[in-house]
Amino acid sequence: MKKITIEDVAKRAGVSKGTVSAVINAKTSVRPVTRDHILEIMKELNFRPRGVARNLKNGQRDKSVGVIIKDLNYPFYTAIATGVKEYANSKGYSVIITSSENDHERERLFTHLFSAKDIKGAIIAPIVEGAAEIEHLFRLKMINYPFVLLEDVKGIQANVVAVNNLKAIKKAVKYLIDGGHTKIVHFAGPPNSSHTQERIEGFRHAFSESTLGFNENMIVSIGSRHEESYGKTLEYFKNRAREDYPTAIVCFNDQQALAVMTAMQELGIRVPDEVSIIGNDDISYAAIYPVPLPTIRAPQIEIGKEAAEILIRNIESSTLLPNERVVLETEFIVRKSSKVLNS
Amino acid sequence: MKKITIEDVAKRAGVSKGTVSAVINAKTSVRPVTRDHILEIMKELNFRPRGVARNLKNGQRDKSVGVIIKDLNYPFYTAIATGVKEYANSKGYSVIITSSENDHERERLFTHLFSAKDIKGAIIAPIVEGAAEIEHLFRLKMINYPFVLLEDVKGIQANVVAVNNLKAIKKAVKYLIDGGHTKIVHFAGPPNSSHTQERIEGFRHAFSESTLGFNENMIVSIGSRHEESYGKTLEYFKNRAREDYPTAIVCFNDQQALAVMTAMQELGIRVPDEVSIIGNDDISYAAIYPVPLPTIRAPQIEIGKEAAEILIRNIESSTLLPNERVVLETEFIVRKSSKVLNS
DNA sequence: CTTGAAAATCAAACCGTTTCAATGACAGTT
DNA sequence: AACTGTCATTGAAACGGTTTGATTTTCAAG
Repeated sequence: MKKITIEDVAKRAGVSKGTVSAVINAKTSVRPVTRDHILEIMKELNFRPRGVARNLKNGQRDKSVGVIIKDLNYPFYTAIATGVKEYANSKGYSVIITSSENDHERERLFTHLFSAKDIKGAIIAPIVEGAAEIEHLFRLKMINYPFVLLEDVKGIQANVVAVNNLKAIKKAVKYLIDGGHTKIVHFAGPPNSSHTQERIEGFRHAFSESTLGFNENMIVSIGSRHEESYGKTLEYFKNRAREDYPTAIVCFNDQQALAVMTAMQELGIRVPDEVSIIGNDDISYAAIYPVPLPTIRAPQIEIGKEAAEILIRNIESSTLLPNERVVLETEFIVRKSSKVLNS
Repeated sequence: MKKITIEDVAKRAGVSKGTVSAVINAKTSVRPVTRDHILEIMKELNFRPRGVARNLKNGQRDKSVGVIIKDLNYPFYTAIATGVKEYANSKGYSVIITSSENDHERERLFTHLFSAKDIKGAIIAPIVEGAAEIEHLFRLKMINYPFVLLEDVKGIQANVVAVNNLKAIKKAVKYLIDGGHTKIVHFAGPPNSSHTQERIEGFRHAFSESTLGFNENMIVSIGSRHEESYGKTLEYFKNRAREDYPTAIVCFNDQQALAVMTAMQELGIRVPDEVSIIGNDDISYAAIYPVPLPTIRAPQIEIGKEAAEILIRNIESSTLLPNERVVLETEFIVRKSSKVLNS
């Protein structure tokens, strides 16, 4: 049950390693009869050449970078990955994508995998919730492995490309307040997500800068998984009189917003006539939604490109470069599910 | 500008390679002062250990499989990848994902990359359009590299996990015909996609088995990119009198169906009262759509799991296994955008 | 100081390929 | 028969780390 090497094949075929190697690499210098014989032996022994050994001898020929996202099925992340691809491909790099699914252990594993496989660098959407687990990032720094984070991680000095989430929410709230809304609530995301905290913070700030008072009831925990958000939204509205409905909801993200809209349609609440809804992220599926969803657009493609650019600059530098930090601004996208009341 | 190796570091630091190696691997046997000195030199030289060399000596410790999909931003594919992950992870394998974006060259590149990096096997959604380019698949076979295709590729004998697309469409059409629809059309996908052909074929078959006549006007090329499908749908309806509207549309896939629905809403055509729409794939975003979309569900998670199971069986076998071929059945999901007319 | 065990470091072997100069075999030429 | 040239094949070195048993250093105790 031991591993088959090129030597086993050579021995069995009665030729030298060099000849087998020539067959594997489709060199023309091998006599057809020899070639066929060797191929047969390879099949027989189920020989799988170890690419790693070839790489060692040849030096890396291929250039590739890795991306670690947190949710493979959320378009926000795949859009970022797409941005990474666009830039990286233009520079001759292949891009491979992995998803931690919010599992610290998997994130750690992938950083390991990347360096072990000589993927040249990584762009990481780090899990920042809960107890900080950052030894794997320290290890990357130790081996001078180039990487870029898509979010700040406490205790780590690194390249970061991030979005100004705080300001984003403030823009949205300001838009609503300027539009005459007074009964505004925030449907918050998963309790232990860093984004949830950031957005609650932004929401609070926006009110502290306005004439409207803030109170804790304006923050409602709704989650972002579809069923959960849908259910909690139903519950929220069923538990209050029509006259107590908010006139506008600032959602955690578009995924949640879509669930909220579905629930409200179920309840017969008209969007945006009765209640305005504002999303966050501007995922592609929000744009094609038949009920248009105004949203706070994070420049996903840009994020990816920017991160890739920094990463590749680091990969290609022979000296250790100082860390960079880029904060991208959001854009408020007006669509028809929010309403200007006093116009 | 040559590559820095562990030897350069050792020389510069005045120690042996072994000691540097011990530092990299966080062995405790190194004196702090030595350790710090070496770390400093590593930084100074920007030394990046080649993971490949380590792997060669140690043998692969990590188990990983790769997936090549065609579109990173289409949930159908990420759902398949999710299925792969579920099974592979349960067997201790990491999963990395790449996307060919329908570019032959990139598909080829990725198969190369996987074998070069000792990714243990691959699940490939092959590009089958246009001139067959399959040398890279032949090469995989030559080196006994385990892989599973998600679609048949002419000229290649390999493991295949596929969906019965033909029967799927027939089910949908039958449902409509049984429901009393007579004016049914098919909005076909991108002209050179294999799925487009398959589905047109299924549509035609369904009619040949019914009492209704088929004619070429029942196939309308609408594409699947959002803007294109949206635009062509507008055009389609604007160019015909209301009494000539079909009563039901079988769409190429859900992405297209969503665009079609958006266009119809724009035109004020009620779905499903005036026109029923049926999608294909059952991507997650179809399920959360506020206008429910009946669809032909491809068991995406199952596809991924099945493919992963076959792949890992092949990876772990010391002998070459015979090819397997699995065809999964679709399920017709009834939702409210299609209507039973004669009930 | 010595001494001796423990701790730190070293040097060489090793992992599985590719490369390439050297060799062998053989047909054609003189 | 000797020579030349071509083509197929060989065998050893090389790639850049890790491992390991041997060797040196360190330092507390005598």
